[in-house]
Amino acid sequence: MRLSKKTEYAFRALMFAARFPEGTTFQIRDLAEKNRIPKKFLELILLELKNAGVLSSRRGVGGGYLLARRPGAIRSSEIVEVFEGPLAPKDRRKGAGNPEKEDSSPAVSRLVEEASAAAAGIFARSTLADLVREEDEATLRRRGNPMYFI
Amino acid sequence: MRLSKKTEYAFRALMFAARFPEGTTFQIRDLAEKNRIPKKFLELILLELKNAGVLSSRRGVGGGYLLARRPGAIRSSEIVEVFEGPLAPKDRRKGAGNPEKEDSSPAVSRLVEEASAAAAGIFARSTLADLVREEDEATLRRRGNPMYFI
DNA sequence: ATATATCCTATTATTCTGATAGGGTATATG
DNA sequence: CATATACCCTATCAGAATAATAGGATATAT
Repeated sequence: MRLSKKTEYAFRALMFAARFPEGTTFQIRDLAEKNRIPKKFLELILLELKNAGVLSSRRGVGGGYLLARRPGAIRSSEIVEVFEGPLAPKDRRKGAGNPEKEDSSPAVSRLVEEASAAAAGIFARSTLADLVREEDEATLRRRGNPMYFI
Repeated sequence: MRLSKKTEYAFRALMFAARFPEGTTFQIRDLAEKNRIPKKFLELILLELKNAGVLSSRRGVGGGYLLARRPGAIRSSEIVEVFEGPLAPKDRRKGAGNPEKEDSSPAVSRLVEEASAAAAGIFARSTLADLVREEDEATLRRRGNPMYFI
């Protein structure tokens, strides 16, 4: 399984956003420079995240982006689905879903849906807060500041 | 999650193959016509499946393809991996795997790997025999010949 | 010898992805 | 109210990946 650049950039952007105090904004330029992401490309991505209800924004001088919700309330599955499309087909009715499924065996379709659902479950159980926490812990460990878990 | 045409065609081809008595061959032309798959494209696919050890072949007059193993011994994961590449990264050592993973957050990489492993597990638990059986049962049910499960 | 059927390499067409371009719109500030 | 700032929006483009086609080479049963 592979994430598109857009999704990768989106995760980095949101983890960046999650490190700002709640309610304060950050600017595209700052994010783009610090993460070596093409600025104009990043604009499209943040706009999509905003339209998806993950980010909010303020325009004009002193404006910028900020998370629309707390990091613990943003599921990784949500982020992936903005750019990769629906992970698991919730609608099983005949005729629902992608229309070109017809020339595929129902058994194979079912198998793919089951695999998709399994992956979707993993993403759905992870939140932006989890990702940030995990990254922080990894950084601490690399600095020779080992953490012990019971 | 989406399978490429090659993988879809491969599944259909192998389910077709599984319906022949063990040891008997089928021809590309027959398979292509009955499943509306471009014949030349199908040749490439069967060749890949042969090189992957899933199919065997006999050349010349009266030749054709046949399964290299019994359908119950061919995992769906194997079929997917021939065309989509490795499903789950088995090697976790530093430097292993795709090299462009560097500009992605370790936490995100780990999450993706976990989701991949979940999907891979589903495919690995399914065999060609399972798919054929499921399709047969579905066909019977559609014919107004309902089957009852305890 | 010949017809059959797989084997192999190259090329083409189409679609998707990643990125760039250029301006439009809202807003804080002096 | 002019201006600088920073998001908003649409279009376009280059390259990669996918889907398919093309043309023969090779092996083999008869």
